[in-house]
Amino acid sequence: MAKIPDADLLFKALADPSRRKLLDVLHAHDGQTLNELCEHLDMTRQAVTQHIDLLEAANLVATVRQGREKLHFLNPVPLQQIYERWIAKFEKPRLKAL
Amino acid sequence: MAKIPDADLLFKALADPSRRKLLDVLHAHDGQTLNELCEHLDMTRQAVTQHIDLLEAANLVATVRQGREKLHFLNPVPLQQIYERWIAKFEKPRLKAL
DNA sequence: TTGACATGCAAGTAAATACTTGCCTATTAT
DNA sequence: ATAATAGGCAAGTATTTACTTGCATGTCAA
Repeated sequence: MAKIPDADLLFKALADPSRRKLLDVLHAHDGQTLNELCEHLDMTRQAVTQHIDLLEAANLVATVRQGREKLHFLNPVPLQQIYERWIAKFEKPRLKAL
Repeated sequence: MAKIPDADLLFKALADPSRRKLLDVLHAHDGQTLNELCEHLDMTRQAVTQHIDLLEAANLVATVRQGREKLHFLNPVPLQQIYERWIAKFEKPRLKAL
């Protein structure tokens, strides 16, 4: 049971186009149910669930069970962390404001 | 021969920890040869080459052949594009400066 | 010009990934 | 109560991925 680093879960979650699409779909309309999310992807509900599981593991999506429905919410914080660790660091040095 | 979108190559390239390590190693010291890069990873030279091929496909690394050596250079531009497309867009709305 | 060094190319393999099908459970509406 | 709805769980499969081993080629130094 080797611990998988956060960065790994995060980049793995982002590596699949269907999962990135789910992020876009949630960004357009947060709080959708599983079935609503399924309408945007050409695969079975179970496959979508598996993608969402990875997004949850990466902490990019949080869910709330409400009655028989499951609502999905976007969490942009891990994306910010990618920025700080992997993008700002690699920026070409900009001219410092004078 | 379906065309693979750039975003896909980019996120796939970033999905592997060895490849992200290569980016860090190059960031610390740009222009290293293949053998130099190999010293930082616990795998065969050929495996490292394969990782670098993916980084090149994603346009994150450019190479120059010099004599019998191959020099590797980091290109941060695609990371900026990730920021614009996938991070800025998802930022929690910030208070507008008044 | 011969040997050592730096890299390229190709085929094989084990594990991970992205699905599928099939069935089960919980909640709601009639 | 019953049926339809929303979702969970698990096992099977085809493809992709991350390596390996083995060998070939180009460059440089002695």
